[in-house]
Amino acid sequence: MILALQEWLAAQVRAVARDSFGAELGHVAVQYPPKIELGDIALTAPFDLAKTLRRKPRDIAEALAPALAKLPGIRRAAVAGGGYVNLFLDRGRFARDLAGALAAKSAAAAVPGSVVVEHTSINPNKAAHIGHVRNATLGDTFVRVLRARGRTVGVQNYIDDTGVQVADVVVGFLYMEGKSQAEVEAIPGKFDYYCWELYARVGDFYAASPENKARQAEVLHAIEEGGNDVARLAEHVAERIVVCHLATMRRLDIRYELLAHERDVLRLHFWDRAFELLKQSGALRLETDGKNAGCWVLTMAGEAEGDADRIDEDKIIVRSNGTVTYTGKDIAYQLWKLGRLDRDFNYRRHSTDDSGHLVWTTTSGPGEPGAPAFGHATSAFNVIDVGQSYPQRVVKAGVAALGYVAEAENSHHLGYEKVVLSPATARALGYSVGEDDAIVKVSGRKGLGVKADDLIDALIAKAESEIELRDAERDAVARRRDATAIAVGALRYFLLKFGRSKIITFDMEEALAFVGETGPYIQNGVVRARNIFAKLVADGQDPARLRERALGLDLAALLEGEEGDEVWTLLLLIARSEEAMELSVRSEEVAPLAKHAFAVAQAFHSYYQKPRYSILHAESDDLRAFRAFVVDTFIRQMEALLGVLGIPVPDRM
RNA sequence: GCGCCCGUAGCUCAAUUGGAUAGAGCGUCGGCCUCCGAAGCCGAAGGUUACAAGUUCGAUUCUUGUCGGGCGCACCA
Repeated sequence: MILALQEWLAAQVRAVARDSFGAELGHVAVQYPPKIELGDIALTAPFDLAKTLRRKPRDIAEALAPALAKLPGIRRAAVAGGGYVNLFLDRGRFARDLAGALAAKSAAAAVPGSVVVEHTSINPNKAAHIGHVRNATLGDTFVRVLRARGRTVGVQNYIDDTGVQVADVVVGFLYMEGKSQAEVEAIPGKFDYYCWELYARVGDFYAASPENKARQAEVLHAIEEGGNDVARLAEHVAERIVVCHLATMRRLDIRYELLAHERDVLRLHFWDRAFELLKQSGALRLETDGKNAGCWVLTMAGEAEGDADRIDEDKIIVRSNGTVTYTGKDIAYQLWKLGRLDRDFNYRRHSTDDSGHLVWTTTSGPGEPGAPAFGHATSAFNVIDVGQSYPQRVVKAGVAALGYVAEAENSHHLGYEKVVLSPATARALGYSVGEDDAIVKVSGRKGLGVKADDLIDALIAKAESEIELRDAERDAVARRRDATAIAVGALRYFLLKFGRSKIITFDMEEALAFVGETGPYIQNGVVRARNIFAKLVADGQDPARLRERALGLDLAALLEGEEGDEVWTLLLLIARSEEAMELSVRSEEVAPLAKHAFAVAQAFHSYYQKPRYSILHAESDDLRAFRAFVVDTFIRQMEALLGVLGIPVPDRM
């Protein structure tokens, strides 16, 4: 509702500027004064007009203010600072509109087209670690925001089941442990943990002799070839690990619509088709001499047009031996995502989780009927670490080179920095750390890192002991359930509060914190707010009637004065949630939304903590109704926000 | 060498994308449980936004340069 208000306001400001000065305004920024006394909404239009009109911003503001003050829903307009026009809103009307919008759970208008988001995409050869969880949490949250803002989104998890990493573990099973497929299948317990340890030892095995190292290429070749025992073992390993990954992510409420397998990209000849297209269009060039002789290369034009002397090196897409690089396969996959490859996968049902959510998988065998339409999206987001920026740029350039300029434009790389370990945490995990090391890099190859399931377990254990401290009577099932919700909230918020370009130094103690700027702090606000309503009901009050009564009150009057100002600050912040989500979509960054949720919780905590604003002990029925209305509004918005952040709300905490 | 990212309070991070007196959390110090739950609240101390120029009404934000740190630039994935 606040976005509609802003849009309307912007149009009014443009009209007033036209009437007063005959000037045309482009974008009209709607901001917020640093202090509530200065006004509710700040306009910077006078500064923009000052440039073209060659007059002082302040004079322009003085001229605009009276006309703006006359607008409906605006109480008055004041000129402040160097030339701001600050508007004071009709608070009662605003509050009523906000409550109406929240009660209606009014969804954002549907945006035409569809979006594919690819995230997680962990090599299926070991357990997921904290870095993978950052990827999945970021991707999943972005998907939730997109959906909240009206996009139709399909989530894909790319399974690189024919790559060297899977091959390495297969080498481990076959040549280090001498296991048959039956023996591998018989391995009990957490298979992803087993492979984690095994994978960490393969490096040493390769280093021991050239013969050992030669096994890697041998196995990789057999896997790519398919239809043999080695490939079947690889298939088993990858599939079983994927099941582990899905289970781990499910704990964090992260789901997928499709598991896209690299094996099927190969078997269904996606690349062959893409190669034809790229050759036809002249996007790829066969080098006849020089260091790249015999290779098909893609010319990477400089970022800026006409920047001829800044042309990057050509990127090899097809090697001189005729095999395609990873980047080439990725171009084919990207073309398919965007509906520009006249090939499709076959699909079959993969599994249904405990919530009833169905995941499909690609297959090169016969497909099952009933699959929804995958791919063919108008835009695609690839959640991949920032180290992959260059290959991602190549993929984009490949799409563009085919003449699909819009599609390339709509290919987004949602890059994020890595997660490293604090020395303390690395030591606690038993790794030797140098005295002057500020950080320790995780390394799947060395088995160095915090496994996702271990971390979640530790968080749940911590939450359980915290619950034990305050609520010893709580039965085991409920305690476990709430501890899990707290753990998930803590972990997701911890990973979301950092901007994408920030390296996260993971420290166990910090991640286990439940106080301060954390998920549990936000959850606590909602739990306690709900508790107030529970007490009201226990007191014989009817929340629905309180709400009814509140809407019949003179809200404008109640939103004045000391308590009124404080409530108003909270309501305005709540209303800005819609704006925060939209900003999150536009900036492709979810951290500000997480911070916003925290800010709302903080404003609420500050308000309801004060005994003089008590609801149960309110001085009058009207005041009780008014305050209940505020709490109700907070709960509704917070439930929506936490839903978008994927943070559950415990019953008690 | 070229490209990208980062540098803001003791520590970890924000800053509405060029706006008003740069804000939070942790930590430190001091208060608040006869008061809807203290996983909370209130207050204090803490800043030359790495440095230097420039652009303009206005710069943490844009430009250039310098310094420091990270990553990328494979016929690996």
